[in-house]
Amino acid sequence: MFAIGEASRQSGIGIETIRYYEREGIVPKPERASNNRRMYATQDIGRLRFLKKCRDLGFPLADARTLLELSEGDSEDCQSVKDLAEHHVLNVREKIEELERLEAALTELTANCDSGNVSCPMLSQLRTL
Amino acid sequence: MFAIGEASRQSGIGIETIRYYEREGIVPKPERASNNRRMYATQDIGRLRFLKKCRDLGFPLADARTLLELSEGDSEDCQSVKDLAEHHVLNVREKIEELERLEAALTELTANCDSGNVSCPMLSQLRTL
DNA sequence: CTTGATCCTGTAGTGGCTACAGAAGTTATA
DNA sequence: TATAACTTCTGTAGCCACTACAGGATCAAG
Repeated sequence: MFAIGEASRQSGIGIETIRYYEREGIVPKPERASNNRRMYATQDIGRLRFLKKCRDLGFPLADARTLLELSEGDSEDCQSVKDLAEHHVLNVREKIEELERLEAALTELTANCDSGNVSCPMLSQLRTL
Repeated sequence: MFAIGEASRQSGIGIETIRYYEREGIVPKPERASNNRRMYATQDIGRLRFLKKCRDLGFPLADARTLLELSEGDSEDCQSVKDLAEHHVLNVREKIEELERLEAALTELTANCDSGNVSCPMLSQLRTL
């Protein structure tokens, strides 16, 4: 059994975040030692590591929670997992596209910006109707 | 002079957001009519439109504020504008790269997911150490 | 016995809005 | 003129997913 600091080190999730996950009911409340300190079993650490990976993959916390539940459920509902992940990947692609549009727009706006300019072309552009 | 609803329509910024910008000191407090309602001059609307464009380009609000100040300053400090924009575009590129890594990882994880699977390969992967 | 690390609870802050509640005023129609 | 519907006002709370305290208790090492 590990204290919260060790659980944090082993999972890569910050101490405050672990307590936050507990408050939010995303992980079950761990046992407490006689001194009231949280004690984490290997399985608890596994859950935290699982959540960490989901978050690193960009899943919203609610999705990470669902995935964890699916992972611990009786039947491995692969279809639900796939649906969740594909929905998420669509979001990711949308964000990529939007950022690429932004990048193009910004590059164009700054193209003619130079320290020698009397008036700034980017500001001019931002001021147009 | 326009009421806040009209200012919102002309700038594309929501009414609540306009009041928020005022609270935060991002735009100056507008005049008030005798009935205490905010009255926006054409110049005020111009500021809101400027901010809207900055936000649409993904600049953080603090940057948008700085750009607005640069735009209203005595000298058009084109170099500062350029620096801000280039720093922002670097951030955008970083985000794009991170999202592309996510996309690749997610695609790989879901590749072998099918409704016919007994155990879900994605969940297995998320459970590994 | 002291020092320093770790842990506890509870609360507040982050960014950038957004959504109320409840009151007051304005405008359009009957 | 009455009334309905719209707009605006202030103030507060919620969103996401943490993160950062404050102020106290406990623990391990020297």
